[in-house]
Amino acid sequence: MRRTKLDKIDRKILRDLQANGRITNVELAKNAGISAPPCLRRVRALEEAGFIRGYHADLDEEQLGYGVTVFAFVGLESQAESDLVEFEKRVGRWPLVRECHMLQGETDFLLKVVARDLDSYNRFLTNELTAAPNVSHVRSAIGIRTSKRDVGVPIDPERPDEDLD
Amino acid sequence: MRRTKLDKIDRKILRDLQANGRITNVELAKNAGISAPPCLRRVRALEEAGFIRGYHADLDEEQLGYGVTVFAFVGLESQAESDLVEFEKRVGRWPLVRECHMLQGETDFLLKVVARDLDSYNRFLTNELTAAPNVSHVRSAIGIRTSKRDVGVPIDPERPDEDLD
DNA sequence: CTTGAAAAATGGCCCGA
DNA sequence: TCGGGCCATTTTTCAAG
Repeated sequence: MRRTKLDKIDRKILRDLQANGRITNVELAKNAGISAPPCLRRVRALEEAGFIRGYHADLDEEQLGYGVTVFAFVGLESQAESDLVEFEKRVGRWPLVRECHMLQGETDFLLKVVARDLDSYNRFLTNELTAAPNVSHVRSAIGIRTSKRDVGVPIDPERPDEDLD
Repeated sequence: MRRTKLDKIDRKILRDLQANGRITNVELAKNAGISAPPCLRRVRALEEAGFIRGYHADLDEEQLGYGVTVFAFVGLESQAESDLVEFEKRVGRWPLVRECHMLQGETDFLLKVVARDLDSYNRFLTNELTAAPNVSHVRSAIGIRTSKRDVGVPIDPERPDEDLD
């Protein structure tokens, strides 16, 4: 947990790696204006410090047969912390659920679910999600299309910490 | 756009690249049980065919100063296709909005928004989102914590196309 | 930062089902 | 003919000076 402040070069590195996770270190270094070895050291340090959680190929769900994305809002009967964790553990074992966010307010969780088609989703919904212990109600919002799919956070290497909006 | 069916090796490659976007080609090849050159050819073909959209570093929003994730449900006044596209274009210009999904039903869009803090989000909400043309109403669901953050889709190299759900 | 050795990426070519 | 393996060259990685 090194909380050293990021400088402009670090932010450029992070931005480039976020935009292209397979960029070579030499190209990364060139863009950052330094030579390769110190650039690699910075990347390792950023990984070590937890700024970089990992690297992933971004796959086309549709082409892989997952034509349906559904956002499921789940309310629980009991919101005791142990029950919340219990539910989160169960969610972790469902491959179709890709993300699980706990929310403020009435609905407790937002799940992002992928499925091959609506039938497949409905089977998951009735057999797994609704059937799970402590689940009170589920509202499903079916995704029609996705127009923006940016990963992570906006990074402007030139603007350290102030924010316009 | 060759829609050749993926074989077991292709699925293994996709799974590995999704789990570790910076795996070396030789390691990828070893895992897939083939030698490096044909493995690289397969990767290039998968990229070319659109199965792989890209590669991205997965950054820690919190450590980068974006402590707040909000899901904003946006309803529009007019849902004429040209107005939907208009809104999507506007959304594309807001760096804080990372994802934009069009939904079935009453609320038209789900936006995933990151912000430095709630004040920052509220400024975005009032000055940008609510102020945008054609926006009828916005409901904000504040994220408390994220327990699952898997990327993409589940891939089981052994199981081609049937699905248990 | 620079150097240099080890590893990886990648194009060419041949081979077998 | 379509992939896969082997080989050689180039490029990158990464430890040491």
